[in-house]
Amino acid sequence: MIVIENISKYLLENGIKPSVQRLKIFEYLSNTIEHPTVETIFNALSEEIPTLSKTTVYNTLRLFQSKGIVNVINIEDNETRYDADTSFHGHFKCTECGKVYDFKVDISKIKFMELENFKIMESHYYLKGICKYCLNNNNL
Amino acid sequence: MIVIENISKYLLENGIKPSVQRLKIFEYLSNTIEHPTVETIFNALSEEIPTLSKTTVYNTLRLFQSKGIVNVINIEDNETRYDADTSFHGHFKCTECGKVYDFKVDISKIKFMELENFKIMESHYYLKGICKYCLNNNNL
DNA sequence: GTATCTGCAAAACATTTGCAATTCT
DNA sequence: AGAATTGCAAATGTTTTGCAGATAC
Repeated sequence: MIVIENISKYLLENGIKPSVQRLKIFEYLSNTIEHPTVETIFNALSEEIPTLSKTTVYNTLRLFQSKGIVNVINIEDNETRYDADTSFHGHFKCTECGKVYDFKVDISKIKFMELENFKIMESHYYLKGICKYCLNNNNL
Repeated sequence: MIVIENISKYLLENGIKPSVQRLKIFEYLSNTIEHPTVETIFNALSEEIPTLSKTTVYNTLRLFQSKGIVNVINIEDNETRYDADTSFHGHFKCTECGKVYDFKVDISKIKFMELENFKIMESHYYLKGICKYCLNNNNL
């Protein structure tokens, strides 16, 4: 979930021509807290854009990724999720309800002793467990 | 890379009957620093066990995972890697040479403000970038 | 009118499943 | 013999690719 006032302008600033499909896909991604999969994005938009194809969703997300305006989330090996918030933060996946939550990570506290002279370009921190709502509801 | 003196005993202690395939797969996984994929494990062992099938590698790794003696590494969405070192540590993937390096992470320094009352069961920290050897060799 | 973008269909992969053959005790 | 394990072949699911038609400038 991030707030972008003018998505068309934002895409152009990042070297992307704003087609209807690209606008809608980015809009959906920036307005959700769900870290959706291709499937979820496709299902959510196909009513609004009945001709939309999954190929376009795949192509568009790959384009967004190459331009650095979306991040790929690989918590689970069988589902690739996407996030329009490219600032560094952690992701917690609840194994009960499947929801993915964001959380802040103070990266300055982390030391990388073995990685001296390595060029770090991407950073991902993933947790798995059970969220407090599932813990309450199911008395797990 | 971890040192297990008696792999057969180690498997039994974790509720796994030590067949030849299971022993060899775990031995390979515990002796390497490469965080191999199913493909890599299969190729490395098929000379020694000519009848080995990928299905067995898949089944065995799933079994090891369910018993908690291997961890799955999902840095990249198109390659699932495996690690017999289940202690918490970070993984750095070099996007040039493809190698995955381990590094220590002092998890006590990380605070999870938004995750109060969440039950954390797994923790993964992944970095991507360019390792010092590729930086030196290619003057990137 | 030419470039680009979209989306269908097919291809390419990775992983799982059903089941028969094999192995182990 | 009986139970568990292995491995082939087929099925499933996800992502990519080739290409023709549609759209935009």
